[in-house]
Amino acid sequence: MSKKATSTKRERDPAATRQRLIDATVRLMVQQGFAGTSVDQICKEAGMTKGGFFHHFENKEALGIAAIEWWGRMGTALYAESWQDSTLDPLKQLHRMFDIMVGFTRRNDDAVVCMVGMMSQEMSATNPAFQAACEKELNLWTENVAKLLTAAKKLHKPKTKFDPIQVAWLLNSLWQGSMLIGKTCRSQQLIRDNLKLARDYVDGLFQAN
Amino acid sequence: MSKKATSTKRERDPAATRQRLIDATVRLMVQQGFAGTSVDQICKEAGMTKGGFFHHFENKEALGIAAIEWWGRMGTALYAESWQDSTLDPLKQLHRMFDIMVGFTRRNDDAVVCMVGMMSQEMSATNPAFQAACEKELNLWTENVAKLLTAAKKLHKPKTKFDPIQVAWLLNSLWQGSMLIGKTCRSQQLIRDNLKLARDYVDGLFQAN
DNA sequence: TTGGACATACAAACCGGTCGGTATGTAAAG
DNA sequence: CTTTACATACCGACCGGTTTGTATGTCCAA
Repeated sequence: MSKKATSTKRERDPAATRQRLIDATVRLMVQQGFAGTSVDQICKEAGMTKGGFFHHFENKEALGIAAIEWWGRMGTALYAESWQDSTLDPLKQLHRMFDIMVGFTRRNDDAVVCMVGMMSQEMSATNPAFQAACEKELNLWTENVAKLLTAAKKLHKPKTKFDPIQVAWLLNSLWQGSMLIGKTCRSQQLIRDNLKLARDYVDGLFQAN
Repeated sequence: MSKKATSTKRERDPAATRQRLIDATVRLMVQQGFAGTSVDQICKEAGMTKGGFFHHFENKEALGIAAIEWWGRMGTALYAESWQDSTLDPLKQLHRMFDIMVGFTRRNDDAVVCMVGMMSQEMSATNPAFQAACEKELNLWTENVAKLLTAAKKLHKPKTKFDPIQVAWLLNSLWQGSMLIGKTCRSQQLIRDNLKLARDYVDGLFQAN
């Protein structure tokens, strides 16, 4: 209804323009952080002028929040294949998830970074809106993983007692920390090594059969 | 010879002034990041003027690097008790280290954040000097932990094969990621839960005796 | 022709960094 | 023991440029 765009030349497409701004923001902020990225720079990257920008977003902060939310949706879509295939053994679903994460480290087009992790570090101590937006995304990831761990617990006997939520937070922390260190030490292999150990750790929670 | 300072009143103490600037920088940047903290702000926090500031540091970047190095020295001093007590079983040394980390989460005066982790996220993708400074500190931590794991391997039979360096990087990543998430989710308990699981993980690498 | 989607021009604050100057300490010459 | 000469530590005004954000204009589609 609202989206037509049937004509060949669609000069004006506000939704696409908005998304172009978000894309540019993610691309730049993932490299330079929030404070290190200027609105001018974003506009230039998106092929847009300042007036246009402030037509779509109230201010820079609103754009940052939108970029975080977009990153969250992208992530959820990326993991969906593993999180939602309920025909699979939940432990196999977790394996699929690790495979996806390893795949994420292999996109050689750009660095292995998480927008949420970056904004968390830079902003969540001082900006409540960013803190809340990041927390929401981190919670979502953890909840999905915890759900799989809980399901796995019903199918496989755990070797020792463990709390799925705690383990999920552990995995989330490890994932974020791996990307942080992988970036600074310029090693994607380091991230993959960590993922391998994490996978073994998860397997080790359950009795082999 | 050059340092006397026997008199009671020492108005001029350049080394202390320099340190005051570094302290102020750490205090502010750990909250607001590098780009988010202005030189004026640092000067105000340190009770100093811009002119004085640029007498001590060539530019803002030099101060940032100095602050990272200072943080590294502080960390090494903090861990020294566990890392250097070679009379102890290396596995006990690792336990001591985890205790120190838990203690770090209990300093209720300010948040549980790592200057190196923050600068890593914000700067290492764009600023080679910051990247190198952060990488150095991360390497140092990992090497010390890897050394303990190697020593522990000689004293205790490992349950399965593992590479001490890989495990040390895993622990470093987990530690950094825990502080990142702990900050955003405003939970120091989460950090402690992760540390507990990490400790159990390390214990689980070796056969109980 | 009206309103949304952009561009242009501009404002006001703020940024890192410089500069001229001053206060203080040191050391050697007289 | 002064006096002179110089180095160090620090101050605060200032500069050019950049920042976010606004006010206004234009153009095209419905």
